[in-house]
Amino acid sequence: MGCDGTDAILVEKLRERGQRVTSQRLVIHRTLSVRDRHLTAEQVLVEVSEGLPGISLPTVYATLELFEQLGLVRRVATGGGALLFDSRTSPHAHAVCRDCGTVTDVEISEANARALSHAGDSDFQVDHAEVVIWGRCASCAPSADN
Amino acid sequence: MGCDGTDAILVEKLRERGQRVTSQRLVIHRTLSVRDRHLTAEQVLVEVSEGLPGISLPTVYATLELFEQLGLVRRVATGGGALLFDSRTSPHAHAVCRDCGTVTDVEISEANARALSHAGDSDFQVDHAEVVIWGRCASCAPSADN
DNA sequence: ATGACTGCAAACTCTTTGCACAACA
DNA sequence: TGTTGTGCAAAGAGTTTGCAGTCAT
Repeated sequence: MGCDGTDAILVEKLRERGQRVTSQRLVIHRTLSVRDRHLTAEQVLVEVSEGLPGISLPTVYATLELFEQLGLVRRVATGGGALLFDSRTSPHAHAVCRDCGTVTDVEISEANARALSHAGDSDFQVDHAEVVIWGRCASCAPSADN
Repeated sequence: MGCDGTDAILVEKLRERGQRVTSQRLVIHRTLSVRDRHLTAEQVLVEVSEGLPGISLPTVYATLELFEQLGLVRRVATGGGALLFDSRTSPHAHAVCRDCGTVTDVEISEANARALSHAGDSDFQVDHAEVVIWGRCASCAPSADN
């Protein structure tokens, strides 16, 4: 999880495609790697601004789109406001609380993930299955502990 | 699938909640029922305008939100532009083509649907699991038949 | 040196809100 | 008749685009 190792991955991918290694790209990548979580573009901007003041939102968007093409990040559309950008690319679902809007990672079984990747198998070439679960989180659930 | 039967369901649900039966609500509901498919708010507006000229987009949005609360419609966020409103509420996934953007229904197994409803079972009260599958449709797939 | 990348500003799309009029109950 | 619902217009949120200057290569 050190910056150097993380950087190396990005640098290699950029070199492969003849794209430039900029401080913006490095800092955004480090931020995403350290916080292994889903963030909005605005949240990325705020976090990254600490290490790189003056960075702009369009640059954040452009960089995140680039990272998505490089397979370093996934877009998650919850429909509730802003898109999320998730640096965890291994299979998992996202649980969104209807009340507080909090988004948490949910593990899904290997079998389940595999099944989703083969859904509509014949004529659709599946790339990635995104699962968003709607409901109420522990803090907002009406019954039980609250 | 007749209009009368479809209307009855809506009317009953509205009455239960003391809400009014308006021509806008009836026509939107009929349109959604006949076209058992996912539509954007704009598409709903266009289709509904044929039978009810002068209807406005804010009304379409308000009505679709109401229908979602009544359990007649589901929001589907693909992240690619506009939200989709789906009148099919039984479990199924949506396959989105990265190239042409076409969205098609994908059947998912009973077991799979059940598993998703129990994901993160302990502290999260699951309401509905939404599955969006990204990839390439038959027409846009690079290999094979194209 | 040269071309890609960034920051700024503004445009754009989609969705929601405020308010006056219309219409269901 | 009293609200609720509708239409209009405008605001709001999130994302993208155009362009001039900067910086990696």
